[in-house]
Amino acid sequence: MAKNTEEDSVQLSGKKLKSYIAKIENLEEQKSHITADINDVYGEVKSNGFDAKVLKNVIKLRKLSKERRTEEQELLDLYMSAIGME
Amino acid sequence: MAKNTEEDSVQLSGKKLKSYIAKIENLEEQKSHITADINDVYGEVKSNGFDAKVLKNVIKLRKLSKERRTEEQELLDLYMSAIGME
Amino acid sequence: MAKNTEEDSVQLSGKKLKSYIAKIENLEEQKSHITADINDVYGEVKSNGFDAKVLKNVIKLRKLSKERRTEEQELLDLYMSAIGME
Amino acid sequence: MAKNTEEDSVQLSGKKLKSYIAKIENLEEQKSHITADINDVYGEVKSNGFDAKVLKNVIKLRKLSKERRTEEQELLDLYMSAIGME
DNA sequence: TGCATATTACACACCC
DNA sequence: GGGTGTGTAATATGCA
Repeated sequence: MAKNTEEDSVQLSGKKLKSYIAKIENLEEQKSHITADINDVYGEVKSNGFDAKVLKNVIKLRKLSKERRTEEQELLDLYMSAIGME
Repeated sequence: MAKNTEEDSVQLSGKKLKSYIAKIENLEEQKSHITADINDVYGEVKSNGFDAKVLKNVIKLRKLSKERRTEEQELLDLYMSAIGME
Repeated sequence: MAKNTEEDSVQLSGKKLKSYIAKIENLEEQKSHITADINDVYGEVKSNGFDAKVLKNVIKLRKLSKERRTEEQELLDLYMSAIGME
Repeated sequence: MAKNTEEDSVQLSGKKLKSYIAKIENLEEQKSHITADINDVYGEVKSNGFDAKVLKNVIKLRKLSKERRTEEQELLDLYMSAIGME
């Protein structure tokens, strides 16, 4: 019967969506906790007399360096491939 | 000797900083993984024919509702406390 | 008279805002033209048989290299500063 | 001689590519300057007590209106053309 | 049309 | 507490 099929489909979609929402909200909560943990560490840094802002910049630059290196390698690979040396 | 003391202090600071950097970079890596997981779920959402953008908005609104409810609860607590019913 | 003062103030604000809007819209138009010019060049690149994507990457890499040149120095400075050796 | 022709071709390509790179990098620098100018204006807006975010929205809406009007005009032209009144 | 990227907007945190 | 700057999320654009 068409009606039932349709209802089933709607219910199925609803279940799936609820499942996705649960998954995502769970992951986002974990993410929030980690963010809080990071802030805790920075708090510790400060209370031990270090400059948290400077440390933040150090970490940022280290990250940039890592990313740059990866990116440059990828770009190089791309060139090689582009000129037929893959 | 002042020189040694100073050097020791610098070395100690260096060790502590390295430890902080390691902790924070570790946490940030975990955070990145979770972000990637969230994106994976949204990818799954899309490939199952749902509109990821809409779902994102649903989750955003649910979050706002929760925050709103928390605020209202806090306000209530404040009133309770103000009239000596805490 | 208070009324006049208020009206003058509103009018003045209106004039200023219109002036800001004109400035910004003018600048954004210039920006759009430049973006279009860039796209034109890439079009020319393509129609001359070159791979625009690769060229884009070359330019990106050149930019990265420039940015990266100062980066390691900054990182070093930050480390020095972070351990009190600035 | 084939060899020379090939070398000439490579050199020519190199020259062309360098020229493209110079053009594009020049244009992108101009673009950056304009972006900076726009930000400067928004800074001025703020320091004169206006709400930059609101102004940004105003400009966005004006842009949308213009686009909408352009679309309507194009649609009109299309109709005119369709009924032989171009 | 779906994906990758570039730009833009927003929100949070820090400083004054 | 308000303004600024930074980091992240959303959006728009361009390409395969």
